[in-house]
Amino acid sequence: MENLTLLFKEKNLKLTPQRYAIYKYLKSTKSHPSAEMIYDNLKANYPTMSLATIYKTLKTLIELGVVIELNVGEDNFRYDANTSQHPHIICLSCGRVDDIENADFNFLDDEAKKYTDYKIDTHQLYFYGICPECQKKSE
Amino acid sequence: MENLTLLFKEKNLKLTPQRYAIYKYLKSTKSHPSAEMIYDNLKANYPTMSLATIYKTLKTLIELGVVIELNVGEDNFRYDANTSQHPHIICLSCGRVDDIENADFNFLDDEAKKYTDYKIDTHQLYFYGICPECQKKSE
DNA sequence: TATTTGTAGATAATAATTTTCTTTTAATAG
DNA sequence: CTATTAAAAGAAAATTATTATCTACAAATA
Ligand SMILES: [Mn+2]
Ligand SMILES: [Mn+2]
Ligand SMILES: [Zn+2]
Ligand SMILES: [Zn+2]
Repeated sequence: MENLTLLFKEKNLKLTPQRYAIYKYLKSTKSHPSAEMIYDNLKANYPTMSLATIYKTLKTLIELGVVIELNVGEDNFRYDANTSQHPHIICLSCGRVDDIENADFNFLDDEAKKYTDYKIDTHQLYFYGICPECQKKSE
Repeated sequence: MENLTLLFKEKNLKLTPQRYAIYKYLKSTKSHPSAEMIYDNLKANYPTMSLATIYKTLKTLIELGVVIELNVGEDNFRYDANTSQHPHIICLSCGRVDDIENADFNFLDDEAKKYTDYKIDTHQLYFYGICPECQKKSE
C-alpha cells in the first residue's frame, strides 16, 4: 500500500484521491468487481467520480502490475488487486467470482511447456460450477 | 457431422445451409476464429450471409453443445468446434490462439474440488506466451 | 506563489453483440 | 409435387461496455 506512492512517483504518475480509493477498494474486497461495481461502491464517498476515471485508473493500475483483469465469460471484465497467480471459480447460477485459495497451480506453466513450442509467460485458470449458496437454494 | 442432422431434428431446429456452413467451417479449422473471422471466410460462398446470422447460429450451436466459446482476453469471443476439454495458448504478440494437444489436464477439476465448496462443472485454462513464429521474428 | 504537467469528469465516439421486424425457406403432411 | 406452417435469414436499429476527446482543475516542484 505504501509502496504504491513510490511506484507512482517512479512513473511520474499522480496518486490522486480517486486512484487511491479505487485501489484501496480493490485491495479490500474479494468480490472481483467490474468497473461498474467499483463505480457504484465509490460514488457515495466520491459523488463526482466518473466511470471514465474508473476505467482509466484500472488501465493504469494494470500497467503498473498491481491489478489484474479477469475474463470470466461475462459481458464485462472483472478486476483483482491480488496479483499472485491464483485460479478463480465462477458460479454459473449467480455469477459470483471467488478465489481458489491455498491451492498451488504454479506447476501448470512448466507442464504445458512439454506440449508446445510457445514460450510461456503465464496462465489463467477459471473453474465453473455452483457456489454453496446456490446449491442450498436449489434443494 | 451426420449426427448434427439428428440433433437439429430433436430440437425442432432447421439445418439451413448457413448453419451447416458455419459449423463445417469451425470443424475444419484450428484457428479459433471470432464471429467476424467466420463471416469473412464464408462471405465468398455465401454473399448474402449476415453477421447477425453468424451470431445467432453460434449461440444455437453452443446451446446444442457442439461449439464452445473462448474468452482469451480480447475484445471479442473466439469459437471452437472441438468441445473436448483442452487448454489453449494465446500469443501475446500476434494474437493467434492454438490448442495444447496431447496434454491431459482433466485432473484439474478434481484437484480444485479439494480447495472449494463449489460443485465444479468444468474449467477453462488459457496459457499466454509467444508463439514460435513471433519468437523467430524478434531475434 | 507561479508554473508545469498530468488528471478528473463530462460527453461523444467506437465496436461487439443483440434485438426487431419483414421476407424467405426448410420441413412435413396431404 | 404442392400447400402449410413454424423457424430462420438478413437488413437495420438498438444496446452496452469500453475508449477517446476535450476543457477545467489540481498535484508536484521550483
Ligand atoms: Mn482473485
Ligand atoms: Mn481449441
Ligand atoms: Zn451462486
Ligand atoms: Zn505470435
